[in-house]
Amino acid sequence: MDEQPRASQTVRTLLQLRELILNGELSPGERVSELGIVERLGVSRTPVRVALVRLEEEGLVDCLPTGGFVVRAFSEADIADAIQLRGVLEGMAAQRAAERRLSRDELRGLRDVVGSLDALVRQRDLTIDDFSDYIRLNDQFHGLLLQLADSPVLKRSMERVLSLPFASPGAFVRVQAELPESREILVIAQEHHRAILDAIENGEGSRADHLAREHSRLARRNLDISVKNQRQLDRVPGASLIRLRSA
Amino acid sequence: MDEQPRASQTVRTLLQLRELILNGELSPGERVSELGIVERLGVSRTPVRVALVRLEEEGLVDCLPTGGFVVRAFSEADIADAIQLRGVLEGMAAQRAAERRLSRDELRGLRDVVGSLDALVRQRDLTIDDFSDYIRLNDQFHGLLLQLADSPVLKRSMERVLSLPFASPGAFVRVQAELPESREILVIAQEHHRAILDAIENGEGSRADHLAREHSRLARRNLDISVKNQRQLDRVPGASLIRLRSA
DNA sequence: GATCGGGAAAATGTATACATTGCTCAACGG
DNA sequence: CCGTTGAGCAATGTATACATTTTCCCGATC
Repeated sequence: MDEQPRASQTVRTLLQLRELILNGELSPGERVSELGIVERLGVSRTPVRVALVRLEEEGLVDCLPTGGFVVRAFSEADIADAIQLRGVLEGMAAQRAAERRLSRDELRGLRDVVGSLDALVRQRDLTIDDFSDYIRLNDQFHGLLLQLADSPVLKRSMERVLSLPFASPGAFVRVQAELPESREILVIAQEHHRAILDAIENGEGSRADHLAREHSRLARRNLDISVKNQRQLDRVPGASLIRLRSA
Repeated sequence: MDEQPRASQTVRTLLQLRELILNGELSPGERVSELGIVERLGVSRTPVRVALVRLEEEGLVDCLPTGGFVVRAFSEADIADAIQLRGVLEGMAAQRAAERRLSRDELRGLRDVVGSLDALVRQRDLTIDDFSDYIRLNDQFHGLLLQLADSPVLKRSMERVLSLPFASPGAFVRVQAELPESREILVIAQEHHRAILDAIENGEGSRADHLAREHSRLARRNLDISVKNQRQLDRVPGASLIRLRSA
């Protein structure tokens, strides 16, 4: 990965530790030993401790009552809830954006992204790169939506939900790419994007809200599909943190 | 305040530092010096540092790019957004509770609280103690609602929003108590509580959602009233963190 | 054989010393 | 007189030593 020699030990430790957890090098339920991390990352206990506190607030590790931390495990229900919650928050963002009666100028960014997505989805055969582009543009769409809501409080809350990697808008796109009906799902998702933009342009707050919520149900559907196939589930970011009942 | 000699230094420091900020002994925009806190609380820098990191995640202090922390200030818009966000999250909780088709048994707690609130609101003249009881029962109602939603992810998200003290359900009740129409507002709020319970009992998810959102608008209305009167605003918990444009 | 207890090892909680960075203020030069 | 620069200082970032707690293992006992 890209080194950040300028960054402080604390920041580097946080990033590296987060990656260790997300890449599954630390298993769910496993105690995260401070000394162990110290040896692995070559920093002192102090930055490790700060990073662990931050990761606990993020929800990636849990605080043991006796002291210390363990890597958190997430059930299918947890992921479904996180996706639903993201949908609700994006609904609030879309509704606020719609009710602010934004000017053409303010909406240009969102229109451009929707336009780019249109061009992408219109293609017949989609390559792996196309899906990467889709994920990037999709993330941009959701980011712009949040920005247009103009609410730091909402932004902060959303950022916390998205710190669970499988709750992010693009989390299940790579799974979806493997499905025979993958292009159809993209067409539907893009129709949602267009409709949300239309609702915002016309000041239709409630419609924007409901569309954003419905949009998140696509991710939920992809989750349901993934659960039936471990290989697909492994394509999801942070897959190692997922613990299914059956497993 | 109540001492907790059993708790660790870290926990005590977190609680005490949070109180210092909420009571206004540290002003918004003021830099929180580690050494200063060390002297004030008589602990070493380590627990202070951990407490500051946690308070930063809570949103009560901001991280300076250059290092260190400052007490955060909240605008009227921030508070309004936090109240709206709470309404949206409570809407999701109510909807989930409704769609789970809870048994009579599971709903007993909520019914009891609504019953107690009914008895309280039915009174002619309300004393200060009555308002305290109302706040307690009201908090119970909102807590039970969250519990019935059965979603740890949602619970965590809500807890973070409520860490902004003026976003809590009871934050503006003391303000409202001073208004001539205070009892009428209580009657309306209680009608909301009854209706939310009814919607949950009947599995009407969308109705429960909309009612919970509408319910939070009462807090928003009380905020608008408070903003016009500094003395009333001072009754709100964490009042010292509020910075109005005019001031 | 299982359970309880004790003790050693290892982990975290806490304090503090050291390093480094950013800030203040004064003095100098333009 | 103002701007700039440098040194000193104060604050945070980092490392580590010490204290306390927890855990785990082993042996003794029932």
